[in-house]
Amino acid sequence: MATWLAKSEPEVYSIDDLARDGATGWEGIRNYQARNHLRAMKVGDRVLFYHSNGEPPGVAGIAVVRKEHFPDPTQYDRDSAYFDAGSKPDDPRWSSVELRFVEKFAHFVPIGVLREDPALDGLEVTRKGSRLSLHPVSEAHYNRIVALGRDGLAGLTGRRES
DNA sequence: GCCAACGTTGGC
DNA sequence: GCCAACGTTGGC
Repeated sequence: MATWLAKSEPEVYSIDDLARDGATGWEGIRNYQARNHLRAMKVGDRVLFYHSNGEPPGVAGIAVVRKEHFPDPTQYDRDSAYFDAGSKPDDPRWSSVELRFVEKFAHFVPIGVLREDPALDGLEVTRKGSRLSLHPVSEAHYNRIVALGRDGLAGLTGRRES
């Protein structure tokens, strides 16, 4: 099982929206590197749900892959912001997956914590200039972030409650 | 709103 | 294939 991090602007689609809907088609990926990651996602893979452009940005919860990649319908929809006139129906350029809600963290994990935690060195989302909206996360990093989300900083050894 | 970083486009 | 211009992302 692989683990991933997916960004979403909470103003557009938040963890609360996913909790309400139960599951959703993950549409609108328009970056080849992110698309390639998306096509590698397997049923059962866990996904850290990251709020970008939030106040503050950070990891809000967990989703799971329910359905592997299929053509993103919005690429053929002229009324969609994601419409792509260059994508042919017999050779779809963009893909989507279906994600199911798993949990919303008791403790939102803000980007400042992701940056400062030595256990999370090398995490893609905190790399300067990182814009990739979907990328793999190591199992160790995933487990660490889930622990932070469930227990908060107080639950970790070597840290004082603040 | 600013701006750094990055991806894409298109002229050559 | 190079690279400047442009558009977008996303933290601050």
